[in-house]
Amino acid sequence: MTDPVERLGPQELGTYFVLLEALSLLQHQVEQQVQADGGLSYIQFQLLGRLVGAEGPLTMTQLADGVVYSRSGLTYQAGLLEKAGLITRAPSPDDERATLVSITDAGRELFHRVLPGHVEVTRRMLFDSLTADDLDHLGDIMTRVRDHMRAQPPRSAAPRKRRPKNN
Amino acid sequence: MTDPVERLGPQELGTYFVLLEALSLLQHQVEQQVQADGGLSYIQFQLLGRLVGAEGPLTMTQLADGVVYSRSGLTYQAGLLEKAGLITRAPSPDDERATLVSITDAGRELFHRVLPGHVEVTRRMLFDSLTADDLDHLGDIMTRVRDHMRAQPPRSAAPRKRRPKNN
DNA sequence: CGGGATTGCTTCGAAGTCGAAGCACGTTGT
DNA sequence: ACAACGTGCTTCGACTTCGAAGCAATCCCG
Repeated sequence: MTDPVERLGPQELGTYFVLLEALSLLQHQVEQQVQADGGLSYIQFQLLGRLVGAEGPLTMTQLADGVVYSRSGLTYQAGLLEKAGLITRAPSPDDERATLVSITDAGRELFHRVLPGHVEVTRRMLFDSLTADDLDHLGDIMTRVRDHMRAQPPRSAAPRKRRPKNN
Repeated sequence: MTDPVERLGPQELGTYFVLLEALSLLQHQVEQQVQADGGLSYIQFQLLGRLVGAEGPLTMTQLADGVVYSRSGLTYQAGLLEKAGLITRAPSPDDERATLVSITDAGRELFHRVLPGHVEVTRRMLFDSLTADDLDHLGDIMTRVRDHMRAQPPRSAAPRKRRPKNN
């Protein structure tokens, strides 16, 4: 592809573009599957997965920390999940402000019904074209990238800090 | 208690999750920068970039092919870009159905004003934590993944999906 | 040629998303 | 104890997104 972009970044931009393109395709496929098998958006699936993985109930804030998602959007999605009987919300006994979110049996059941297809799709889409060495390297790379990004303060500093840190 | 997660393999699942998480973070940062520097959504930036890279005008369909995006959404975004004077739309002389989209000088100028910051952000977010070998391997891996996904049968042929609801 | 299927795009309505503002509880300082 | 501020979540309004339906031009095939 003759791209004037190429002048500003050599191999890096190519990698970047193909990375984003691949991600878009993967996300799209995953979204389709999760919707078809469980009537869930991917966000909802992620939220259920997070609750399944957690020991007990989580606050809204803890829930949002795992998914890159706005607070108001989380409220909306939690409302949908609650109405569908997949989670429950109750005020925390320790802190009346906080809302504790718990997964119901139905939610757990649905998650485990959707997961196999999810795994199947990701394997077919992603892992079938990877060798064990690729997988190893990819995991290593992305872990470092993730940590690096998490450490980077955004250009516009955090709109709202969630913990009193030393600053 | 057969755990379907175990069948995929903990390493694969972990890689998958960290991949999605990292790319979510990257996308979020990129979105911020493009918005801050040019008042554009990432979709709009992509569309301009595609038009800049093209030799001449593109049809709406050609434009949509590069970006994973719905047709109606593209119509909407093209409307915004046109109203902002960044592109123009005109019926094709060859095919009266088709709409030819061209980038204006203002659009080209804006794109090139935003691009350096874009490159800078992606470099800082993504490539600073990668070695040359990482970059090489990552590009190779994702190219294969992308091609693999592109080759997969489209979602029109859904083999055996349980229907969540009657539609 | 002519009629139906196909293609390219837009319109429309429902739903999702986000940031800002609002509400309620908690914490701190006096 | 009270006021003032901070924190956790929800509500609100504006905007975006998507699929389905609609419209018009083109293609296909007799």
